[in-house]
Amino acid sequence: MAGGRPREFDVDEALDQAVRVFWQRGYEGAALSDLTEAMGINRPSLYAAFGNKESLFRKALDHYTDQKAVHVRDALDEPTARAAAERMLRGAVEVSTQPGCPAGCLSLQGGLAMGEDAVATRERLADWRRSGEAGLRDRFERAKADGDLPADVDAADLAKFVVLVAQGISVQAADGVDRERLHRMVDIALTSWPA
Amino acid sequence: MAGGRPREFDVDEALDQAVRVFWQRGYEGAALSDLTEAMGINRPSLYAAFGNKESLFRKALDHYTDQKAVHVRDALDEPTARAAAERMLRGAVEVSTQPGCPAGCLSLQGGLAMGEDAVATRERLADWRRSGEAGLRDRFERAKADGDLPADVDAADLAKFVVLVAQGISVQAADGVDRERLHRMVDIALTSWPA
DNA sequence: CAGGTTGTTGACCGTTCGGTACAGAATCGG
DNA sequence: CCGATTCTGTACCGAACGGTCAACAACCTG
Repeated sequence: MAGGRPREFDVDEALDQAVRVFWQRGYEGAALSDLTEAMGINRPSLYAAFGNKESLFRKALDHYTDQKAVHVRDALDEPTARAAAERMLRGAVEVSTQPGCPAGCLSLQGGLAMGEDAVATRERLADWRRSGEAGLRDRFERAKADGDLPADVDAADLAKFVVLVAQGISVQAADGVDRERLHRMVDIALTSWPA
Repeated sequence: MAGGRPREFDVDEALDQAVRVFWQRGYEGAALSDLTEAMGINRPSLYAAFGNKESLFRKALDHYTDQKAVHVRDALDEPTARAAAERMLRGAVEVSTQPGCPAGCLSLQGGLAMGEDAVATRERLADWRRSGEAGLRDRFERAKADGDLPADVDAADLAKFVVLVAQGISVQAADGVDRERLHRMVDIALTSWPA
């Protein structure tokens, strides 16, 4: 069938830059001119390849999930519930303080509160945050069945607490706290781990 | 000297509404038309009374500090360090889930990441968050001197951890978690309290 | 090389943004 | 009652926003 002029930019590299801009400026704070400049492409190229701004953010968030927030998935493979929690939290520290990336995590920097026209994006981010918690809760349920966690602990509460701490870490990182101090926060959080 | 036409609106009530709008929409997501509509005044009245948008946000944040975030100050008056921490966290839960107010707290809903032109406001919010931590740290230092806290605990780290949990609570509240569950999060966080 | 297809480019669209100018209305001191 | 002063309402400003049109360039198939 068809040929057509080949794309002059790499979609993944462009998404990398889009992630960076959204990460640093937030969804609403990231202007299209910021995005196109960072991605090194013109506006129509952006729209042809990624749709509109909301759709670009969706793709950037997926990209971020696969590339930066891998600890959210990988933590579930740890042999114990405690190791899973620790990997989750250490991963949050590392991602939130990665050199060359904006401080904090995209899921919070993207935006908690937004204008009326961005409600869908706000809800998408909230869902993203909740999804990490769901995986952890299932993992902790399994740990209870395995006897890895005491039967009287509430897996849902524990998962929520771990995610809550991870989010606190991201906020602190956004406010400029360095890696070592954040790892000490993880130490403190984990001292409450159920025996 | 002077007389002048009297103001037809109450400044504090207008600030109440401004706080609500910024709280729900964030600094950038709150359009001036949203603000004037909620405050029940016209644009020139807003500018005459509060200056520009950034200045209005500053005043709204002060208003919020005095009226909603009182637990941040009051916690320091508690007799023990642990009671201070608990009051801080319980207060965060209450404020973040207050009926009739947006979920979460203004210091995070206001915005973590912003566009280039709002850097000053972003930094102001970050300073606000840090200031609460500073008060708590001083309180914990005093507790160490009093023997209320063990000598080997790091007051700065402990204060940072408490604030970190409070911020996590606000994020969770923004994502729709209810009061009881958040109070259980406080329970978990406090099990790591130094003996 | 011709025709179809797809990407790039630059100029441009309507809308909304934060912020103001100006005229009228309400109060003061004299 | 009068001038000075301050607030209110409408209408408006330039700039920036997200999004698109139309001409051109680069590739495919035949």
